[in-house]
Amino acid sequence: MKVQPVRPYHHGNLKEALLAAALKLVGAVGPRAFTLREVARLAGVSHNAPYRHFRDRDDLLTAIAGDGFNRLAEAMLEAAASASGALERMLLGGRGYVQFALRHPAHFLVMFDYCDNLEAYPEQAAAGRRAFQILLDLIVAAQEAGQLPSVEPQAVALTAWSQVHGIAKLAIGNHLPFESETGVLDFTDFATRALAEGLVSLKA
Amino acid sequence: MKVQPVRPYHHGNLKEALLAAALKLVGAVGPRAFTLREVARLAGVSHNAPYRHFRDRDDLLTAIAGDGFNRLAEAMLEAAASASGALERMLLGGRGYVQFALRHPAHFLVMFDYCDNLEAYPEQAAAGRRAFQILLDLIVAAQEAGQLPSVEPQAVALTAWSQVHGIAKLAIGNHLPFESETGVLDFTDFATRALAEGLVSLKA
DNA sequence: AAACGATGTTGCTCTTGTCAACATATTTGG
DNA sequence: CCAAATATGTTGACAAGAGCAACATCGTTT
Repeated sequence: MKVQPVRPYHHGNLKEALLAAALKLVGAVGPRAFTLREVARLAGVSHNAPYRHFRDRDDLLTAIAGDGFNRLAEAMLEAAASASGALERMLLGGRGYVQFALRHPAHFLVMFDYCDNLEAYPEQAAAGRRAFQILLDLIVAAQEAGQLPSVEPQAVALTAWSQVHGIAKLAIGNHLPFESETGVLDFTDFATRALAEGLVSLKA
Repeated sequence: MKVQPVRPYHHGNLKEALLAAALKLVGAVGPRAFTLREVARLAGVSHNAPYRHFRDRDDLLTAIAGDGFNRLAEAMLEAAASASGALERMLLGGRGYVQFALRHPAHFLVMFDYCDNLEAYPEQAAAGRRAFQILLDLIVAAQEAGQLPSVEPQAVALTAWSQVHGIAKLAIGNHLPFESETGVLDFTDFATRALAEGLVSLKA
């Protein structure tokens, strides 16, 4: 009977382990200091093992981005679920967007700033579109409930997205004068409500 | 009489030459591929010459950011100047913000995404605040003209900034479905007008 | 069981950021 | 007006990372 080898030659499911290590690393040191070799170190494998699972550095970063879009979609759905009115649900969806960025800033940076050529990765790009689709659905629901004017939902969604995305980016970059997460989220409520008001007024 | 040395030992005004080369490089290949050594190459000096003028890579990037904030401020002022009404001027200022980002995307990225510790550089941080101040002034003017409600101008300015910043970032990242600069700017008009309407409605 | 492909490893090469030591020009003080 | 101090560039080194190539080991398929 062979004693358990301290470390088997084959890891078993290195890909997932690498992804987990990469998430941890990006969360800890940010996308700037992110290093393929450090990921390998964290996963306890040689510096070249990751290349069997990811073409290159960008490939791994893109995988992180895809994971981030899925989590973002979840966060928005969860946030929206806690309201009853269609308009309130949409506003809370935006709030969830910002909250996700605040709680996973490094992840958010990878998704939008440190991952070129997202279009070249169909699966991850689709994850991004799914997240946007959630916002779009919330808006269409609010329109059907008569709480938002029925102008092109696409334009409305892009406007709302721009608003919360701007808040998220500026907040992460420490450009907003709010100390706490609550401060930023309260501001998000103010901004999104103002925008929603304005969209309603456009109809009139 | 000495023949002109092909290249004098001392460059003359290397600092500005380095900055110009860095701007060109960032504009050409983006902040990702930006390299101190390549900047030195472009300026025709050795790979260590830049260290006499910039402490390190971040120092040079921060200088680019500071330059960018000054140009952004100019662009906003210029854009706003072409309107008469106070509210129109504010809207055009936002339009100028987006237009600047569209025309100098790499610059914009450095300013907001590739330059950590901006607070550690007083001069550049001040340039950033000056650019924000322009927006704030435009808003206060619109408030004094009775075209915007007199709620805290700071909150209004942050809301407007978030809106145009979000549009700029998403547009640069190719996340918006507009082909031309004009398309994005028309959308900017739509979004900022909607937001302004909403802010007016808040008063009522 | 033997061949094969998948998965890891070791060992390179090239590039970059940054430090240290040295060289040259410019300015300044005696 | 010249020597010393200072500013500005240069060469050479080192460590770290990305990615390639050659080799090793494991599981799978004939």
